[in-house]
Amino acid sequence: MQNSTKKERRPRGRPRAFDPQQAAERILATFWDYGFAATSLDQLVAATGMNRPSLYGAFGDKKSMYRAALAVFADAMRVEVAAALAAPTLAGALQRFYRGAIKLYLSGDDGPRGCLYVCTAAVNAVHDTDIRTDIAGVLRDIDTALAARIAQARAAGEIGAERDPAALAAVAAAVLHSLAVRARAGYPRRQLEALAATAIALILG
Amino acid sequence: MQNSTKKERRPRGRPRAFDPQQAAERILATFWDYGFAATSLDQLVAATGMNRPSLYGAFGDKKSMYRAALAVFADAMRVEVAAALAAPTLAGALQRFYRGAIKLYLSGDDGPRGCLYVCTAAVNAVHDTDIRTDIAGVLRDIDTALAARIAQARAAGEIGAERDPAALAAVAAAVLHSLAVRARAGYPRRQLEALAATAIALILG
DNA sequence: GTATTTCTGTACTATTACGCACAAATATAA
DNA sequence: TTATATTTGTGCGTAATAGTACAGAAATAC
Repeated sequence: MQNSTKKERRPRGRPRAFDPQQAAERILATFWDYGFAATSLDQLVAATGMNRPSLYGAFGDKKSMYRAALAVFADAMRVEVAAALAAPTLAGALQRFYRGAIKLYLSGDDGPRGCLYVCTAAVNAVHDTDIRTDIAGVLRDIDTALAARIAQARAAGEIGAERDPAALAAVAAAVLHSLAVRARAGYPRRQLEALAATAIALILG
Repeated sequence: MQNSTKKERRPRGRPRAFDPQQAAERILATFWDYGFAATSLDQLVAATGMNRPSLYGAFGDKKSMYRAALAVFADAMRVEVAAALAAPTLAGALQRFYRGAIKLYLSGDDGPRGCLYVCTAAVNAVHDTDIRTDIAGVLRDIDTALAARIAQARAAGEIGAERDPAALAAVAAAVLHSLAVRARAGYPRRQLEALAATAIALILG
């Protein structure tokens, strides 16, 4: 496990002229807007300011670059989701959860981008097993995190003991997926917020 | 308005050697699997059995072919949705609605394909205004159809008078969107059916 | 100071993609 | 039978794309 924060001895050759993490974020931003197939390496070169051999040396081929972008997105999302769901009440947790999602999905210089997984990676899921597995993994993580939070709320008496946390979590995640699609389709923020509010009300019962 | 069922006088030149409707369906099948950018014209040529100039003559450029596929998909979906929602009770209507969707989303020779709009067209929504509008139109149609059916159920006393049909419809559609994404991500049928059942229970209250 | 290692940057190659030109083919109209 | 209109099918042409070769640059190791 390499620790990038700890100061390491410099390796032997010429030092890199780019920050790998920042480069990955630029790559993410480009793929997020255009998707895998419609993003050219020239675009990635322009976005990162790197040259092609450096890109290939750092990330491998185009598909590896895409999966690196998926990983960056997923990591950031997991952190945000965990933070949101840590709110004391289930209502507050879901509010923060959806509020953060809507903010993320509406962001983008060229228009709302939705979710990298739902709105762009899904295209490749039919013929690319790796990416399909990546997507399924993230979806399951969200389902699981929500189910755990809802189970916690049920134990705390916030919702009825007869409610099924996993089932409610699937609906909560479904609304998240829909927010991603709707944001990218151009739905106004107000309608996204209304959908989130309805979902919260239904889940709380 | 041209009626393709009514027998028309043949036009003047050499007759077409292909059935435009069938060609559009083949094009749809290809785009559905691979998405817009990753589908090449050679693939469309192979899928339709047509040659390139005939394709261009019939449908225009690649983007027009894609939008034709979107239209075919949307028309078929509207018909199915209307039929499903025509069921006498709201519970039965939603059951048929989701059952049909799951069947559609799990279909595909190379694996489950989800929804053409949600899982493939969404990629292009950021930089292509036409496609973004196409998507938004279909999403709104679904929202509207569901809202009308739920309002009808409310008038019939199937759900409480205090429930908001438009809000419930948005959640019902959200679950549809999620079914599309999850199907394409490889979720098993049983989990899709469970999600649908949970959604129906929540909507009926 | 010299050798070694790694990255940079230019240029290139081989492939693929979209869209179209052009002539042959097949129908109707006169 | 001749003229006209439309489609078919082969084959291009230009452009873009993914990935790499190679020489020069910049660091450490000895």
